[in-house]
Order: sequence, then structure tokens, then C-alpha cells
Amino acid sequence: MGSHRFPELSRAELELMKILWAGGRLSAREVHEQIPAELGWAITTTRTVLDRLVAKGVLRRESIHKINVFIPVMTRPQGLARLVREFATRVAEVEPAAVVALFARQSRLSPAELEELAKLVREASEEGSEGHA
Amino acid sequence: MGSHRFPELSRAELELMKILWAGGRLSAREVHEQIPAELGWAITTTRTVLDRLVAKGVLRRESIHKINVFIPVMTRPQGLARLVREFATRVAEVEPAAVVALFARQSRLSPAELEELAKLVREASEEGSEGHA
DNA sequence: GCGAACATACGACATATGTAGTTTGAGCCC
DNA sequence: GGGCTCAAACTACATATGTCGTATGTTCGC
Repeated sequence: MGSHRFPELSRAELELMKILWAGGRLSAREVHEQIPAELGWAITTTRTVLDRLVAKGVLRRESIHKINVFIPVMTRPQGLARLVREFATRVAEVEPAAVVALFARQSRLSPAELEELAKLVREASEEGSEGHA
Repeated sequence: MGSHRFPELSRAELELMKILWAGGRLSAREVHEQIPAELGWAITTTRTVLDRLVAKGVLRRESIHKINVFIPVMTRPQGLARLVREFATRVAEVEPAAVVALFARQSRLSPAELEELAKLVREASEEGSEGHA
């Protein structure tokens, strides 16, 4: 125990988190500019999703000279872990580790992150089959 | 064009579809009995989700002696294709084919289904980068 | 033939999500 | 120093989802 039980990320939320994970600390506008134009989001939409992420405790808001910048609280491995497990167990119905392996060639994850992802997915498995029965 | 643009499947819906894909044609009760008890669903919940699946055109309802049996319209490969693409492109950010490969060792999919899944995922990719611009 | 049991068809309701708009305040250009 | 421009903070609203409950009709054992 110890690892915060982070909430799930919806599609729109994951989209923004990916930008934040890559950018570190960005203002709403900076995040918005990196959203694929095809999505055609209004800036207010970006702000709303950002706010919800803060409300969920996934992002932290810091005011710099009256301008808010958003900082990830949930790390990328933490954000991916749940999605990986869900996909592995419910959709693909294969061992989660096999899905984790997919991320190996995914340049966005550093070796350290990859390892953390593997660990988190493993831990989640243990939790799933609780030993407190 | 040609392949019906099936709607997405929510978690609960996927749960039921998996049972139907394995069972063929089942009554609401039969489906309900196969739902993992841990989920603790009420029979009415099962019926509701089943109804929504019919409304979405994913299942077909047939009345046999006044008892409804539900028959899959959307095949397993069709149901998985979208989920696979979503996970591959948005979450793992790897080639969809790599994710399809995961299903190779998944006994639930026959070789034919596996091939269809691969084909559907491939087609979806092409659609994504439409050539009609 | 009657009532217990089960099935069907609907209605309901809270929360989650996608997607904005509006109101108000601060900062900067001329 | 009056606006124009933006950011922040709220509010809004439709649809999707998870989860049932209820009113009715049908069946079968006794």
C-alpha cells in the first residue's frame, strides 16, 4: 500500500496528460496549442478538462504571476498502469506483462518509466487477487 | 466502405458481449448467470445493458416461445478492432499490428478471427488517413 | 383455475464526459 | 486612462454509462 489510488483518465483527459507529461509545467494556453488541431477544441474546453484533472488530484495548479501553470501529480507510468491492466485483462485477455512489453519500443517512455510501469502493473495484479480473504 | 460502423462498447457492454460471443444465442438469464458474481449485478442491470446493445445494433433479439434470446450481430473481431486501435494509437503509441499480435496466444480467438481482427485494424488505419481529401 | 415465479418492457436517477459559453478582473498598447 | 486581450472562475447542458425499480404479462405446478 502507499501508491495513491489515482482515478481513471478519460480520452480527453489522457490527451492532455500526455502533453503535460511531455511538457512538465504548462499554462492552459500552452497545453491548448499542443492539442491536435483536428480535434478542434475550444480553449474553454481545454480549461475545463484541465480543471477536472486538478479536481481529481491528477494535476496540481500553481499560480505564477497570476497565471496558472499545471503540473502533473500523477506520473506517466501511474497514468498508464491502469489502462494497461484494463486492456490486458478485459480486452486482450493476456498477461499484463505482455502488454507492458509493448512499451519497450515506445520512445516516449524512459527505461526508468518503463520499469515503474511494469512494477505498478504487477502490484495492481496482486491487489486484484487480494490475500486478505 | 462496407464494414458497418459499429458503435463503441463500454466496459459493461464488453463484458456481456464476451459472454455472447462465446455462447452464441443466450437468454438474458443465461447471460446473467455467466457474469462474474463479484460484479454483483442485479438481473435488471443485465437486461438493461442487453437492451442497449440491441438498440445500438450490436445484438439482435429473437423471440423463441416468448423468451428472448440475444444474438451477436457485431462479431468478436469487429468488437475488438476499435478497442485495439484506440489502445495502440492513443495509449501505447505503437503500431496497431503490434497489439494485434498479442491476441495470437489468446485461445479465445480462432485463427480466422485473428486474421479478421488484423484486417479490420488495418482498414481502420487507412480510413484514418483518408485518401479522399 | 390460482398464485408463485419468471420474463418483458419501460422508467428512473446519479455520475461521468464531451464541449462550451459568460462574467469578471488584470495587463498592456496608444 | 480607456479599451482590447487574455486568463480565471463559474455555469451550463446533452449524451453516455452504471445500476436499478416497477408495472404487466405469461407459465406451470398443484
